[in-house]
Amino acid sequence: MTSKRQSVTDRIYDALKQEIFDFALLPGDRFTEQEVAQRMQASRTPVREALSRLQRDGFVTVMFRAGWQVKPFDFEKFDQLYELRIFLELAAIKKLCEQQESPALDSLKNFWLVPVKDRLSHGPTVREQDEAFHCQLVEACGNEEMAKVHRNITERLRIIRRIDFTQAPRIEATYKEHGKILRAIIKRRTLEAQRLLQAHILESQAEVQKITLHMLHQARQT
Amino acid sequence: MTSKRQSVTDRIYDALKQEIFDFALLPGDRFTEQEVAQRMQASRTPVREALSRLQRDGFVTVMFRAGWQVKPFDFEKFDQLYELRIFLELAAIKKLCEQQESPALDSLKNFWLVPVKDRLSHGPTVREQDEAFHCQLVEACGNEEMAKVHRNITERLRIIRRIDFTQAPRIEATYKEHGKILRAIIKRRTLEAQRLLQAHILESQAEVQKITLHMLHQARQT
DNA sequence: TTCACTCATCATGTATGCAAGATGGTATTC
DNA sequence: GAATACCATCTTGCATACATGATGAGTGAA
Repeated sequence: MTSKRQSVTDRIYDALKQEIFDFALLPGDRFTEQEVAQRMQASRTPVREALSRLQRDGFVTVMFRAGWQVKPFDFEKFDQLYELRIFLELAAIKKLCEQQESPALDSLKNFWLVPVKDRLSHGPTVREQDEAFHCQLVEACGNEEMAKVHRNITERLRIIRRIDFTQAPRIEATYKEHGKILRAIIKRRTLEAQRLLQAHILESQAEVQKITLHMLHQARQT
Repeated sequence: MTSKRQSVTDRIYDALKQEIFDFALLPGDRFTEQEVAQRMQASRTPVREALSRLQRDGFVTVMFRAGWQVKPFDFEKFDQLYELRIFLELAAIKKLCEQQESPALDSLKNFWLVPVKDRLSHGPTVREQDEAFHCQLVEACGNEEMAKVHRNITERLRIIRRIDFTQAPRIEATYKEHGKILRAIIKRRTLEAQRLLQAHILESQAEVQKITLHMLHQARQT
């Protein structure tokens, strides 16, 4: 129903973002508006607008009269985003635990607090659901502005977080940790929930860093 | 030096934002791209781009083929922004207190930790400096992404925060409170600094709410 | 061989033209 | 008199044309 209102700009914006997520456009790649316009079967105007949004979102940069570039990997920036993400989610948990009721948590419970046999095992799907878990946690606390900032951070981290969830142990751990966090929130144990969540994110971050460094090391050797 | 690179779009973006801050464009006001283009002596293209940025920043909204509107006051949103701002600044203080050194704090000390006779008294100037205080606090902790989010929030709250700082007692209080916060940070008393800062912001928020409600009440009576 | 300069080419930034749809006023009907 | 339908006008969304400055290949001199 909302799709009717999708403009050409929106379509191109989504498509480009997806290409970046899918590594069809690699970090550091350079391209022109004309190229994108041809590929997307549109004129430069909506392409420019879409690129402008993506720039504001932190995915691409424009070089004055010299083309566009997919933002190169910047590990310091990723660390900052992880840190900010942790702050936001800790704040969200604090708010959640202070609330009397939080019906918004129900869908989370229904997905994550399930017996082992009902759990998913497909890596990419679990990554998607992991993202949803953290986003919904922030959304549930009722501060839409917080949720918006958090969503942007989540998207910007998606590129490297996909490296996680490639191995079964991490998937299993994710289920276990999410379960623990939810139960702590339900029991209104703020500090415990915060501690668990911080550990959960840091662990995932460490995993990603490890693999990323490995990839970098390999790349340098070639 | 950086001004050379200011495009027409940038100029219009800044000008429009300033007009919104100055209430030359009032919340709820509707206008067209053509109007702005004429006023700014430019074509619709850069106007559109500037408006698009302002929309993303949360200052205006576009109505499909029906003109633009300065975002009307939304007090619930302001509360959310205040809350988010507090979270960010508390996190910044935590980081600052954990750091060994923080030379970035020096300019803050030089401005706020001064004898009474050296203090400014001009309301608008102090408001500007108050904004700078909080922004620099976040910048000093070294997370640029955090600082960026915080800056956007600060700008969006500027419209209502200008109501504050109209009375001498609030200016005096601001000096006193900022001084206390800085001293607590210098002594690495994290919790005390956080408590002071939260109280400081909540007080300012309460003041703004009081005056705003008063204004609304008056507006309804006319 | 290497460095510097020139100029054609190309990419973005800006202006303008055109189309689809929203709006508001007027006329018509009940 | 009220409500509805229709039409002129207006506004944004998209396409295209033009201007300005960046880039890099090629040439000439040291």
